[in-house]
Amino acid sequence: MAGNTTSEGRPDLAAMIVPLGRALVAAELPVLREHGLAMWAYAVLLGLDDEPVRTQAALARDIGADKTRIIGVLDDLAERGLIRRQPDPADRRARVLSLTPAGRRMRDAVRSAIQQREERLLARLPEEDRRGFLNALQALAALPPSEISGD
Amino acid sequence: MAGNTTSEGRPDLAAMIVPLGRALVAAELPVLREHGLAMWAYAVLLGLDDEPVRTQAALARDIGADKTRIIGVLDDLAERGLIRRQPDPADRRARVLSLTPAGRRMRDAVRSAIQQREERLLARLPEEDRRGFLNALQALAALPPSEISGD
DNA sequence: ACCTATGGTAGGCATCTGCTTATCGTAAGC
DNA sequence: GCTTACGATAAGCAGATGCCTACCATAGGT
Repeated sequence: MAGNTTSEGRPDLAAMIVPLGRALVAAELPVLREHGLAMWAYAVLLGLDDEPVRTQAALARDIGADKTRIIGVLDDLAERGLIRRQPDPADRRARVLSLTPAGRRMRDAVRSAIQQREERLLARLPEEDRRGFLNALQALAALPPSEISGD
Repeated sequence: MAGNTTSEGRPDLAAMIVPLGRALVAAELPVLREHGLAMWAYAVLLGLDDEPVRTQAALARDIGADKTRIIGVLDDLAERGLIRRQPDPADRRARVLSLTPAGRRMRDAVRSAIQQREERLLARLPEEDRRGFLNALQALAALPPSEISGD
């Protein structure tokens, strides 16, 4: 790359990451459809990952969803027996969310199918890059969005 | 029940990358707004990066846009004197696209403002991770989407 | 010359997304 | 007890997006 007047010869992070994300999502969709899950439903299963309890608003915040929009998703998952939504005895406004055993199985099945595909992709990378990539990704993903946007 | 049937204890790539991308885009928006650019307009400026000529359909493919949807964006950019859209003497159907000097300046200004923010983020990473991250990212971003999705 | 493919453009549709408003029951502070 | 805040829910709006159809001018192969 020759004519780069800017600091380094790399494109914007977002310009690389967003299309990558799009492609990864596209790769997941067939897997999700096979299991009859929509993307947001899968995000919910991941968001409830083994952790004991929650409240719907907190779940929504965690997975970056709108609290009014996941209601239908939760309804569907509950109907299908993948999650439990029990009233919280301590706060009768709230519904405690948890995965059922079936939900856990579903999550594991889908996740391992997805990660299997991803491994094929990561296998293209040299060992050190792959390592740094995953480390950095986990570090950045752990940051609250505000730290990334409005530092 | 084995909690993690898969190799490592990492979340899905997409589950980390997509939110990261969202946050990075959110970080870019204020910068873009300051310069009066919409996201797709910026994508076009980046897509024309110094390269001499093109055709609108190819541009659209390159930046992952719909060819019928960038027309308005191109109209706008041309009106503002940021890009040139000349008929190709060799193929009178096509319009050769290029950045004007003003377009180049705009692109550079926005890009450096954006990358400056990104540097602050990358500074949080240990040197080796940062390196591997950027290497891997560039390698993956260079792959055609089909190689990522339907390996 | 003819047929087929491609580039640019317009128009439209179905969907998703972020956001807002309103309602209701309940918690918690005063 | 009253007021304010919060959780769950319903309903809806405005904008963006992917995708499709149609149309015309032109290229390119035969």
